[in-house]
Amino acid sequence: MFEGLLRMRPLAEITVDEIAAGAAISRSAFYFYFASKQAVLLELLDRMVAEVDERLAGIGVPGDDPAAWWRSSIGVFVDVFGDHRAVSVTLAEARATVPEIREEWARRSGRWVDLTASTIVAERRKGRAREIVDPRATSVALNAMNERVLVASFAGEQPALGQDELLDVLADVWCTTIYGTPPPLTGGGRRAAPPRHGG
Amino acid sequence: MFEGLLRMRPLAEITVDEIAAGAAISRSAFYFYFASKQAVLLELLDRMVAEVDERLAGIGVPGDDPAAWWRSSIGVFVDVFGDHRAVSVTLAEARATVPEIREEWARRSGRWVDLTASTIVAERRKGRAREIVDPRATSVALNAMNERVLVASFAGEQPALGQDELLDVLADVWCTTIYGTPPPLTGGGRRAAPPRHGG
DNA sequence: CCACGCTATCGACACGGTGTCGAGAAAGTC
DNA sequence: GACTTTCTCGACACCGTGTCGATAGCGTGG
Repeated sequence: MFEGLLRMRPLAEITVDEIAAGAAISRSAFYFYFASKQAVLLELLDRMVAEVDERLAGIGVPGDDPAAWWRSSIGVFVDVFGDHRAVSVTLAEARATVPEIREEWARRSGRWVDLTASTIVAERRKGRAREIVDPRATSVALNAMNERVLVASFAGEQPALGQDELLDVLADVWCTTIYGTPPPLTGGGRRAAPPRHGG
Repeated sequence: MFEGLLRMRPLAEITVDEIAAGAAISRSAFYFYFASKQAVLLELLDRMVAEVDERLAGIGVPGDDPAAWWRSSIGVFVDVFGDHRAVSVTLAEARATVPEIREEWARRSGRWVDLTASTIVAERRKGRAREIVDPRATSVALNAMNERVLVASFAGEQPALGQDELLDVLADVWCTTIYGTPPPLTGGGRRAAPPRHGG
């Protein structure tokens, strides 16, 4: 199967011949069904994205325990993309070359960025989130982090996070960035004042 | 020039013919100088990395104002990569396909991750940084964020940060993640306790 | 002067992958 | 059983890559 081939080698090194052979059809038969091997990838992207959106919708909005909510949301990406590692990695690569994939990905990740940003704003209104100058920009950065961290991890790059660390580390960075840290428990050692960020 | 071509189209769409024509030599003459077009890119990577390391070395270690120090460090990447946008973008793409590039990048970014991690530990020892369970993992995530955010911005993707926002946003996420936020100024509105992160 | 070795350039070639085309088999419909 | 639709095939033209052998310029030393 196509996804199986992707697990072995990057898309550029996979020939239409192989894909066709894997599906037990001739190369020209392949072209009857798809315009190119990139088109197959686009199909796979749509499926993955649909799965993410579906599971995301099931989570709802943050309740009493917003940290847990963010963790669950991030977990959706870790899970779904993790279930299709090879596709995720290939997608990240193909985005540079294939306009259709780039645009579709932009559209989808744009929605997630919007969702993140508006949730941050809502949390801020509730007085929970810290003051963030530009919630949308922060949202862009956090989502970019997730994307890159996941892909690097799935591709087995060095350095990268292990599969088991992903959720903990990402959730920690997100929550710290969005909510800040609780006031230090008084007592214990002398503690220098944290530096101001803006300047 | 090569970097000029990169500004227009992805590497895959640039032929050796064009590169050679740009340098006013024949295609076969090109192969006299380089093993492939990817080899040229590798050369460019080395130069960029050298520039980054040089400027990074000039910054030294965090002093009284660690936030400013982090900001300067991040600024080096923003500047140097920004001066070679096209190369940065292409590199991120080619890494997937070209083993030499992937390995070289892994080596270099590994060093930056180490540097970040050891600085976090040092800051923690000084009592400035917040408690971070796994400083190295956090360092991996933060560096991954920078990489992806820069490339997305340079490639003009949507959504992405504008050139002018890059430094502010990245520095904010880094500093908040590393140092947390100062205790809230007492007074003002009721403020719910920030959520615990650990989950 | 000439012979050599090194640097640089060229045209030609074989190879391999892509995408298209027209011919036709298989199966479903009137 | 003729006609249409669905699907499959082999053959072809195209394009980019990387290699090879020929050759030209040039400096050095016998």
